[in-house]
Amino acid sequence: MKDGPHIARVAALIGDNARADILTALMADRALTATELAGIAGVTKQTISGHLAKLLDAGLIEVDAQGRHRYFRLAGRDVAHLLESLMGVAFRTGAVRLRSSPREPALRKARVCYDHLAGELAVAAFEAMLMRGWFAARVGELSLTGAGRAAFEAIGVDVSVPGSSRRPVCRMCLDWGERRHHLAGGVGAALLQRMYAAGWAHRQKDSRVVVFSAEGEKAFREVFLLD
Amino acid sequence: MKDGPHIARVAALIGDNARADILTALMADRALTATELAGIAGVTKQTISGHLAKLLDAGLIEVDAQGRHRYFRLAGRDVAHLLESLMGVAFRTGAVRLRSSPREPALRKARVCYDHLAGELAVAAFEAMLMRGWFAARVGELSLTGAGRAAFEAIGVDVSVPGSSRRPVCRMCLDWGERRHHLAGGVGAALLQRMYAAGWAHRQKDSRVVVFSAEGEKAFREVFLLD
DNA sequence: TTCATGGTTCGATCCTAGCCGAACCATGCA
DNA sequence: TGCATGGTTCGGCTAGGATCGAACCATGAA
Repeated sequence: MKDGPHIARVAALIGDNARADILTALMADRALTATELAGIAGVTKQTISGHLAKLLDAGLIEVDAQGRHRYFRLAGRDVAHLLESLMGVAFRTGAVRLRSSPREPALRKARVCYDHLAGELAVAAFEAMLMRGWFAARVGELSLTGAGRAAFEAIGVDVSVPGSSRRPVCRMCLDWGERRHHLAGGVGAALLQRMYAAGWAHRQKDSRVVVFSAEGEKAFREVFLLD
Repeated sequence: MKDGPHIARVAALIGDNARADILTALMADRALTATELAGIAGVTKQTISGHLAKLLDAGLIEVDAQGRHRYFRLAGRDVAHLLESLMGVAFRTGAVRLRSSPREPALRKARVCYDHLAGELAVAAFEAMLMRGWFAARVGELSLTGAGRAAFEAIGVDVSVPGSSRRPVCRMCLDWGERRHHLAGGVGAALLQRMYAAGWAHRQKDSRVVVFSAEGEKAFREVFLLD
C-alpha cells in the first residue's frame, strides 16, 4: 500500500466547492482574474486568494501576471481531462447540482469544453464528419484527411497549425452527457472560434452554455448534420 | 456557475487518504473484504465501515455479500479511468508518496491497472504488437486483426469473448508513468491471467506491483518485444 | 447452544481547513 | 503625489468530518 502517485492530495484539492467552481470556470474561459473567480465561487477576495495559491502550488493552474491583474488558467490539458472524467462519474452517479436544473437542458445540448464545443450538437456533428470521411483514425490519434481539410477551409476554419505547437490537430474527447465522442484539438478549437465569429452562437454569461441563434443552429445543422 | 455535475462531491470523496487507499487497492484486486481494506488503509473496522458506506452511497463502489463476508469492488470502468486520470495529474505535479520511494521503480516497470498490465513493459509490448499489425485502429476503438487473433491463440490467450458482454475486446489505456498507451480490455485482462498461469509473473502482496521471474521476463521479452 | 469472527451503529473527541474582518502591499491613473 | 483598484497576509472563529472505544447484530462453525 501507499505506493504510487498521491491521488488523495489532488482529489482533496478539487473536493472543495469553491475550488471546484474555480476549475470548472477555467474549463470554459481560458483565463480569469482572481476577483472574477471570487464572484463565480461566491467567496471573498481573501478566500479566493488562498484557494488560488493552493491550486498554483499543486500545479493544477498557472498564472499570467499582466499589470496589476493576474490571469489564471488550467495548467494543462490533463487537468481538463481529469475534470471531464470527474463530471462523467458524477453525472452517472446522479450527483448533479439541484439549484441549476432549469439550465441543465441547455448545458446538455451545447456547451464549451475547455476550448471546443461539447454536447448533443457537437457529438452529432462529429459523427457526421466521421461518416463523411473528414478524419482518419490512427492508433491513438485522429488525422485530418484531404477531404476534411478542404471542407473545413470551405467553411473558413483555419486548419493550419503553427509548427512549433506540439498540440494535436484533432483529437477526440468523451462527452459526459452523451457518453460518445466529440471533436477536440486544434481543429475543434478553431471551429468553435469560427462559429462565434460567424454569429452562429455565443457564450452565455457566467456559464459554459453555448447559445445558438435560430439561424445559427439552422446553418450548423445544414453544414454538419444534414445528410 | 453551479451548473452540471457536482464534481466536488465525488472529488471530496476520493480526497480522503483512507478512501483513496481503498479505491487504489480495489483497482488492483477485483474484490476485497472490509477487514482487508481496513488493514490496507491502516484504520479500524468502524472507520472503514463508514468510508465504505459513503463510497457505496455515492456509487463509486459496489458490494457482493457472500455469507458473512462482503466483497467490495469498483462500481465501473469509468471509476477506474478516473483514478488513473488522477494518478496521471498527481504524477506530473510531483505528488508522489515519499514513504514508498524504494518500491516505485518496480511500480513503474510493471503493475496491475484494474485488470490488465501497465508500466514500461506493458507499453513497450503494446507498441510492438501494433507494429506487427495485431490490432487495427477504428474510430474510438481498437480491433483485433486475424494475425493478432492467431498470435494470441498461439500463446494460449483466450480471445473469444462472451457474446452477452458489452465489454470491448481490446482497448487502449493511458499509462501515467510512460504517458503512452498500453493494452486494456478483454484481451488485456486475458493476457495478464495467462501470464500468471504460466508462472511468468505474480502479484506482490498488498501492492499493485507485478514481479516477473527471471525466466518469465525473458519469455515475455522474446514473445512480445524481440524484433 | 455457545463461541468466534465479520461488520455496523452510536457517541465523544479532536483536528483540519474554510471563511471572513482588518490591515497591508502593488499597480496604474489622474 | 494622491487615490482607487487588484491582490495578499494575518489572526481568530467555526463547522464538518475523520477517528476510535464500546456496544451491538449477523453469520457460520463447533
